[in-house]
Amino acid sequence: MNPSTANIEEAILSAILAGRIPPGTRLGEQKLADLFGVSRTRVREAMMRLETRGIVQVSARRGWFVVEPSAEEAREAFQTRRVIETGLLQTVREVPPEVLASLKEHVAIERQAIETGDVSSRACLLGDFHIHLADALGNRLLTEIIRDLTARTTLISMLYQPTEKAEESSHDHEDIVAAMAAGDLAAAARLMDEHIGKVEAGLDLSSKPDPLASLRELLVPSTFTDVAPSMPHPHGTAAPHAHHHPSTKED
Amino acid sequence: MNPSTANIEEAILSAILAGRIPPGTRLGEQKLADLFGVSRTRVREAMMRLETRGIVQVSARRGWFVVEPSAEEAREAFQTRRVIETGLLQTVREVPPEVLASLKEHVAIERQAIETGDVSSRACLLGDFHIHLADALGNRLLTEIIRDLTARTTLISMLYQPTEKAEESSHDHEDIVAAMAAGDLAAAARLMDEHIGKVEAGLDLSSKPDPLASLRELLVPSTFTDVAPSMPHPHGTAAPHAHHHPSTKED
DNA sequence: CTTGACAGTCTTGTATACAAGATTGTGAGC
DNA sequence: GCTCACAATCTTGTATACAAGACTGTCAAG
Repeated sequence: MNPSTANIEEAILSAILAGRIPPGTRLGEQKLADLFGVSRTRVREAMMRLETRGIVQVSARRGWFVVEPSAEEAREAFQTRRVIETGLLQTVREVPPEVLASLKEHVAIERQAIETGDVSSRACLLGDFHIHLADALGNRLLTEIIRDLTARTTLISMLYQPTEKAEESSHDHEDIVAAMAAGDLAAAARLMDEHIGKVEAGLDLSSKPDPLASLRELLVPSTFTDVAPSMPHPHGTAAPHAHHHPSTKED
Repeated sequence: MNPSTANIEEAILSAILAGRIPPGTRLGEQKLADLFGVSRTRVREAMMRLETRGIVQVSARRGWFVVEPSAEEAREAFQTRRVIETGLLQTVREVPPEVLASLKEHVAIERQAIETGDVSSRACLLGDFHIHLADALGNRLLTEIIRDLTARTTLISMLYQPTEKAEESSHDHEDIVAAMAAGDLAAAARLMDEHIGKVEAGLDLSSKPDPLASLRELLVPSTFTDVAPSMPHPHGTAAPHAHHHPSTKED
């Protein structure tokens, strides 16, 4: 079967959100075309769509890159999420019981993934909570918007090396749902505001985004960073230029 | 000079928002390409971008069409606007004086356009108020989102034959700014909610969107409808099929 | 006169070819 | 050894060619 433009778009997006393609990665049209078994045309279309969604950027005649939002843009993304998500909770009059049940179930799944230590799906699930919320309380249009915004902040979290407090986030989610269950939407909105604020505060936005993040991802597998505490790689310092791990080399 | 993809995108969008291209209009790639003096490729890119922004839609091998949102989608668009715009006003702590001044000036321009009877720019200005607000109080990302949403609701207004209460809308805007000036953001948010509600209520969402809107626009110039009250053309009736006005025929 | 099949035309979907610019590697000059 | 110019290579930007499907109009049959 031939992957359609939408398939390609979705495949790339989910790969990015799952952390398999870190911010700053170059995405060559030809390589992707070969990979998907189609011509550059379709890949280009998918990239174009992802560009309008704020996921990738094109640098003229250099290639497509996964966006690396600046600190300013990061703040904008979080502010926007605060505006919309608190707005949603404050607009809603009452929460149907099946929505509550569904949200509670989602939080339960979150906790389970955290306890199991399933790191890969963890980040996805935490973002999904907000999408789930928009879907249940709002409408498709709003959900789309929040999905793209969440994608953006997820990307930002990868870029600014957050203090990964998955457990705390999940707890926040639980509190928000509890407030909703109590019928106190205003409180839920306040909790949501604080929650997003905490996530943002957990980032080090004063630091420049690490321009070598993608290289490091490729060259320095997690086993290395875990094992070698003598090299805490502060953001701007030289990367290991000559060494490259053979098994991660791709071409 | 060669219009870039962004130029084409903007040109088409503004033509739509100015009402020169009504909802449901078919936009042929080749025609647009000839018009802009470029190849289909660039036009296609622009259309693709507009599609992800929810402005046009492609029907397989039939062509691109300016979207005609369903009643359901219309409600979603207005709900989304309510969520975001009230959310914005409630998130903001205080309004800088220069922002107030700028907004007041905008409202003044609105009133002037209404008094002058400048119909063409009127709708644009009324939508611009909300975009201006987002720009002044929020950030670029939020502004982009609201711009697209406003575009969508503007399109919806065209489609569902609103009771065009430009003066009332402008008055609402004035009230909102007044509440902001008084420092009562909660009141401003409430007024905004009511304002958007009024605009939505002014539409006849129970009626199916007129599938002949675009034809009528082309075949029955306003002079005709003004002169011939004997044909009030209720939404579903037969359109003049065999007759076509020679001067509006295009090929 | 109405209805249905069919061919012709038109329009998008997709691939490919070529042009233009960016990057990288090489070698000469100092 | 270091720097700068230049050529080779690679990648996107744009146009064009062709294929596939949708629509329209014609013509024959009833």
